[in-house]
Amino acid sequence: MASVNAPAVKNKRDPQAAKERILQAALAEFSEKGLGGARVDHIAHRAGANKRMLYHYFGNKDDLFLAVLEFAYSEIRSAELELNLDHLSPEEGMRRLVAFTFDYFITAPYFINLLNSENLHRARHVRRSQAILDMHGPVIGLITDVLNRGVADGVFRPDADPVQVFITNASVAYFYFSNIHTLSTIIERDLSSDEELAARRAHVIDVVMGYLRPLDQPG
Amino acid sequence: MASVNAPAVKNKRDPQAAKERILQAALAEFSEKGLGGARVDHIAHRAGANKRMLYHYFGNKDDLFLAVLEFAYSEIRSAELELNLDHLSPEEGMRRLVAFTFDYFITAPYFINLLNSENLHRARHVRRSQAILDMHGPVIGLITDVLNRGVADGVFRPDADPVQVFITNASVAYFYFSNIHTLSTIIERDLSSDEELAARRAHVIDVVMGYLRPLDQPG
DNA sequence: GAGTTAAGTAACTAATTAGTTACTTCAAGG
DNA sequence: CCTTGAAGTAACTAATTAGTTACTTAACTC
Repeated sequence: MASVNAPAVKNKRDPQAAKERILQAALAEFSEKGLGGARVDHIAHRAGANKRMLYHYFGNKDDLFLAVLEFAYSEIRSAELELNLDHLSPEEGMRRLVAFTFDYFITAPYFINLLNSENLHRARHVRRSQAILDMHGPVIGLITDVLNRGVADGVFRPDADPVQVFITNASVAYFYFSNIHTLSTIIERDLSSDEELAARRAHVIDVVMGYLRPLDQPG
Repeated sequence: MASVNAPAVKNKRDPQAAKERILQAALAEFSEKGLGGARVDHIAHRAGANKRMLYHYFGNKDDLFLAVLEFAYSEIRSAELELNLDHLSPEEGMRRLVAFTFDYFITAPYFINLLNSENLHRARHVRRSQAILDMHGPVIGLITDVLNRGVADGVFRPDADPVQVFITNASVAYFYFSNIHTLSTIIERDLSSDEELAARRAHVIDVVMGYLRPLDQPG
């Protein structure tokens, strides 16, 4: 019953799987060490693959980093597409979105360090990726819809710019996680504890919802 | 009239100045390339100094990085001390603080990349620096005072945690600048333009002030 | 102004790095 | 069953790296 397309169980070689292992090993290495600190040899070793294969599948270190970035962006994008805020009230939809963003950085902790590395390099990989450029915008579209509905219902202030709200929504969660080590050290509290995470999660929802309250009405 | 303490004008050697030049060169190099990407030789060259001097004054690359971090933290702290929000209304004080934080990242663009590097390394330098630990907290004290006055005056909501407000205040400005390259690329707008900066500056003030409005009163 | 100490230089080293070369092994189609 | 091309290996290379050594030069003190 071995499938025609799928490799037989006893196949010693599985190029697809090898390529995937290299990508995942690169994701881990790049997010732990940054682009500059990552070592090609370590990636190959973590993948249980020969370094030659890495160059065979991905070209060079920079192209591999770009492949990792494309994977990371596509992951968060497909998660966002599952949100489906249309059938919720504007307020419930916005709460859902803010909570999702916060939770996503816990689900995919590699994401922040990859973006930090990419920004250190002035987005030179993202800029040459049509794939990533093509997957932009769906969240902003999502936010625009929710904001418009909220304004129409009179439950959101009318002067909120969707792009600013998008950036602010990302900010309040992203910074907490990206700077969690220096913040924990300086304020002498372990911000990765369950209690602190829950408190921050509640706070970021309060901030966005508090800001969006209409200017001339009680909240 | 040459001073006893200050070096004579014709002094070929000026150790203080050499040390300072190395520190500033290191600041530039570390913030542009990150800790892993920075090159000791480049730092020495940028400082117009011999590499040996760098090791003589600072020990090694990590100690030099820590010295740069201590300098960066002391700079922002002394700028904060000049804020003097006491004589302002709570609302004006908070606006002033949020605007200051936003502007500071423009004044000291190196600060963000240094912190990102330090967080990539899990705050291992900051953690061993008593100097940095000692300079913590003044901002949080500042925020606590302003919040308390605002709650007493009935112009701020009573449930805002000063530490969360501190983190949120940093977040909304920090993330904008730390991710300015990927954000600009993905949303296809140059976020470093004067207009975008002004728009973001106004927005972050709106967010914090909007959030802080009392729950049961118009804003 | 002699002697001591700190400032400064240049050339070196030992380890590490991204990327390559020359080769072997496997699997599948005719 | 054998040929062909892709998958995979190991050892190499040329460049770069943080840190050191052995030395020279300037400045300050007594």
